Amino acid sequence: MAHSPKRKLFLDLVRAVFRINGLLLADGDRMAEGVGLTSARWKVIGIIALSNSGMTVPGIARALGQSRQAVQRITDVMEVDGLVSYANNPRHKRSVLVQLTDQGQQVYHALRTVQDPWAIGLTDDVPVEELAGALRLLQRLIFRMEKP
Amino acid sequence: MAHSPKRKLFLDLVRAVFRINGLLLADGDRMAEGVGLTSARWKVIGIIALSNSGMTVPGIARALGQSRQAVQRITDVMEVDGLVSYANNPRHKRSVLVQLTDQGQQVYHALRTVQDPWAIGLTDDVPVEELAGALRLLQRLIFRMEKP
DNA sequence: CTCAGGCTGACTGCATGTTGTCAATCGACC
DNA sequence: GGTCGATTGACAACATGCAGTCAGCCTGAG
Repeated sequence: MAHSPKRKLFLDLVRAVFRINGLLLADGDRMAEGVGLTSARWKVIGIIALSNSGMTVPGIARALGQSRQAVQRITDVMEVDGLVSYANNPRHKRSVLVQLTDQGQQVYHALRTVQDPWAIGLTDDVPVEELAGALRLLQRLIFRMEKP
Repeated sequence: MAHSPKRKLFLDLVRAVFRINGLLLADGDRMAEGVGLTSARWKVIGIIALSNSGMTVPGIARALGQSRQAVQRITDVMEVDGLVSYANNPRHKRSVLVQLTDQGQQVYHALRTVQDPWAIGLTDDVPVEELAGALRLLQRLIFRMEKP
């Protein structure tokens, strides 16, 4: 029981998540360094790019499942670098909206042109059903871990 | 094409990996704090516990897929805390073997008694086949990302 | 045996992420 | 309108992880 098949599978899965997390960050850093970015900033840019009128820092943090402090530091750096700008939020006096600048938009699209071949190369001969199945399982685990 | 189903699935999977990585670290920290440990130290202890006569720091790092510097710092702290000890390595004068002390063994087993119910609770009604399928997919991606 | 290249420990700098605290703002309820 | 709890920004402390550097050890080809 201490080493039931399911238990070992789950622990192997946990180790695989740790490992692939590190590899994804490394690949992201490698792809993003051409435009002076990092994986973490790419993640933030990606979330902002999906919004229409900008997002607040805590909003980005919630979308990423991270602390707002971590996001705040990244947006502050990217604001200095000219990738994002802070705009007044009509709905909240203190919590400003983070928006992509023109340069930020360009960088985002430039990254897409690197990311797409990378994603295609990795999942080339992987059936869609396997991707969907793995995603469902992970989201199920995430849901359970987020609840309590 | 830019948003083919497979591409979207893969990007969602990437986000899920990032998210679950953070949640696993948080859960691990929560479970380990009772004995004064953290997720990172638990990972290292877990690898050492699987070996018979101890492992070198770079060996642990390779097993975890991490840099040896990160592991070295953790073992140094745990050595001060009395969880591990450094033993002479007959096969290498400089690279010592990291071994669990009696206290380290006790902590490891104490963590197991917390980890097992946690793992069971999370995978309770998840079929073994789904776990195995997701693990295979992740390992496949890991293999591809490690190769180049 | 010799030595060139790889492995290892030690140290540094940097990026990322969490938690905690405090004051200001927001929002909902009375 | 007033009040209280939640949200937010700012700042700090800490843990983790990577990359780079340097010097010492190890191994294998010659």
